[in-house]
Amino acid sequence: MPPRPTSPSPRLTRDVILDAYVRLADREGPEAVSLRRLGAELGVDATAVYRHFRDKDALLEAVADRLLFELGERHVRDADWRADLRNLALEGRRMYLGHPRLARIVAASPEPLPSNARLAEIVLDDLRLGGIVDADAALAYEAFSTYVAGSSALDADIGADVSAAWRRRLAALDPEQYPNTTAVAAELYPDEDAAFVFGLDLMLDALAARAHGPSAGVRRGSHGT
Amino acid sequence: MPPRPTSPSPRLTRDVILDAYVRLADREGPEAVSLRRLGAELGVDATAVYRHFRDKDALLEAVADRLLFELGERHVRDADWRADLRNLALEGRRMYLGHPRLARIVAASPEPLPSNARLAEIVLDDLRLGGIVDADAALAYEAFSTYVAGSSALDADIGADVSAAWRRRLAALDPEQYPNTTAVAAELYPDEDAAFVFGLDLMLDALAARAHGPSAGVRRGSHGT
DNA sequence: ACCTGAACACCGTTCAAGT
DNA sequence: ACCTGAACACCGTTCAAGT
Repeated sequence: MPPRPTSPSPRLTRDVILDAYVRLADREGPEAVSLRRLGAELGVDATAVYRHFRDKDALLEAVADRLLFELGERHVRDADWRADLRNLALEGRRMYLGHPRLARIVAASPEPLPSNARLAEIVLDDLRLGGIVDADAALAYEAFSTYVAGSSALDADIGADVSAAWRRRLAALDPEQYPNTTAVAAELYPDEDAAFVFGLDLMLDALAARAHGPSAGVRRGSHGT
Repeated sequence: MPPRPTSPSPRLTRDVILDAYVRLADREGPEAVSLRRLGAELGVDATAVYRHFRDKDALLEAVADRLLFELGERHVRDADWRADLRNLALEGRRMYLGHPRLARIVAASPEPLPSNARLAEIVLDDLRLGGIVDADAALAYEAFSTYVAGSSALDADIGADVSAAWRRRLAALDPEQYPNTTAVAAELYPDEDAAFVFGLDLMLDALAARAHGPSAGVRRGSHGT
């Protein structure tokens, strides 16, 4: 008489639910996941999820925390602080392009998600390695993470063909009324990621310049042990 | 016998619908607007709106176009290209903080909204005044507008008290595991707009530096008539 | 020509009932 | 202790019917 039957079907569990969520979002798109479809994917009633998560936001927070955790695990630190931040931003962007709804969830979560704190630690380490003073490092971290999440979440909703349509439309404007737009139109929206990387590099350039910047006492060397 | 009765009640019209949308969003929050509530606000059946807009996205595009138009009307150009871009960004942020859903709509619209093109013209004019070469101006415009819209839309969902909660939580982390986060925590999330402005100034700093930058032929003076 | 209202196919969530 | 299933209060949208 074994105290528990070998394994009474997979048994619903937080991790099983998160697996199903990510699988469903990857397969049918992030907009397609509802609690009813999630239940169907799990072979379970839609409301069974409420036995494991308070509500849908709590579920999405757990999904976000898992994906941010995996992002941190995947990431390999680079000795160069700039390269490290750049890589991290691109990895974060890839995540948010696939799961744009999570940008809101991460930002609006009542408390910082545990894996988000780990990533903050890496970003702040890089910034301080770069010689950014603490008050600036805090602001730079916020600007950096909101740029990655916000712009990637927006870019995720852009259909593949609309960039070309926008470029065509802007090029066709009246050159009298829109001299700059028509002049530059050919260069607009060349590819999804180029503008993101351009903006990212602007931020990193300015941070590097500010590191040994005009104002104040340039704390160099020894930043923690 | 007048050919039309003096005015058969306000008569439903695209502008009347847009007025009601903005009024409702301002009064009860942008999440609260549904077609049913909009119908109630207008004293009309919910589905009457479909006689004037193809679907809800088309309605939201019209709302976004109107708000971007008003933003352009309100804006007074500054001779200093940097100051002009900064003001425009702050005005855009204010708009998106009040209407975060419109960020998606503007970005994902199948064609650029007319008022969005007007703003693009201003931004591109500033960038070229600043001496940014065209290929960079195009990328900078994209990065700039996605930063303003994306980060403001995210910030809009942050409850007033959560910043303090985040700061408290991050300060309370284990200093062994989170040396940088705990060191900087006191400076984090001081106020809603500070980080946005910091990131914005980073971009503008780097653009200014790039204007007469290291690479290539520094086209100076005469940038179009 | 324009608006109504029932209806359809969905949502997230609650709660009594089952086992 | 955990899952079910009916039910509630919503959505956006369609379409025949009204005037």
